Amino acid sequence: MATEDDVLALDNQLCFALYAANRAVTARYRPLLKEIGLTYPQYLVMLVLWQADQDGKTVRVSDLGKRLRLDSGTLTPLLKRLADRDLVTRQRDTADERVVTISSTEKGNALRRQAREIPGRLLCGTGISEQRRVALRDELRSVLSLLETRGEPSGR
Amino acid sequence: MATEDDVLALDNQLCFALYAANRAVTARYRPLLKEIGLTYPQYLVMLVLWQADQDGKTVRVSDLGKRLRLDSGTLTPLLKRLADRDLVTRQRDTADERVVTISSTEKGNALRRQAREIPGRLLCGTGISEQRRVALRDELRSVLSLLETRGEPSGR
DNA sequence: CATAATTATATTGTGCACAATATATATAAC
DNA sequence: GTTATATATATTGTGCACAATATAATTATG
Repeated sequence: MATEDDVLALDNQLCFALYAANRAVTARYRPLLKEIGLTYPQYLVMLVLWQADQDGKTVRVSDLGKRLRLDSGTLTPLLKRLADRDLVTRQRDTADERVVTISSTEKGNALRRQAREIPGRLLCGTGISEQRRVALRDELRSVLSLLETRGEPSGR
Repeated sequence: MATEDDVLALDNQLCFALYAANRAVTARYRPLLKEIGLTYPQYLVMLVLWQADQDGKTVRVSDLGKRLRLDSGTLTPLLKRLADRDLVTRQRDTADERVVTISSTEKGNALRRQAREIPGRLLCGTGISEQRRVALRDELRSVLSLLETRGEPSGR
């Protein structure tokens, strides 16, 4: 028998499914990333830096922010921790002193080879097919795009 | 031209799509929840408590942990903040003194009526249909279930 | 019933997220 | 060129997440 408050039932909500699935995936990453000494957000930053290194592009803090949807309050301390471990360099631009350019070091690039094993190992043994993974990823990307382009939630 | 490191391309990864979509959804919740003075994790806790209240069930800290996949390190301070604001009560069980039972107060229940408006407002204006929302939710629930039942990531 | 093992919650410490604000530099308007 | 505005990063403070450990109470074992 449906009650008036079914709209508030936890299991009916997209948001909780998303929240729980996201944490389950990052929890699954955690032991794999620990092998190369990275947290999950640090791993995402290194993915961007590795790709930029490959493409011969430079990456500013604001580029990381746009790509990962993170602000300086998150990135600045995270990047300092990576710099403390010599995985990245932080260099203030001489032409425009507001800008800080981030690069992966040799040591940071050395992790890339090990990291390549990780995506394949992640869903291994879960019975989630590549087709299903790609379909879910694309649907999430599409939803993200709609959420980001369609302005504020209405109702006011 | 595909490179060797496409497996590490940010946009190819399910995990990043999940991470970004989750944060976009909670960001969309934020202003709505602010109207009733809750953070997103606090809202999830209240959803569980409201549902239990309706069903005449009692909720222990460990029940919240199982349902929301959160541990006491997250829940204890969160529940204290809710208790400080008289939205919940924390009562140590007299029969088994290890147990703490959490209940929504009158004041906490009063928020439920306002909260019922929120799910409907959330995706409003995004062009995401109810059918699509339900399909994505169910796929995420299915993936979560597989991640939680299929043991550790292999590769060792 | 004494002791070991288990269970339930709490505490501490680290690392995100994000709002709000600060600081410094650069560009635009006059 | 001086002032106003915008841009880029940093800082501070709050609230999760989660690992590791602690504490206390319960149950199981001998």
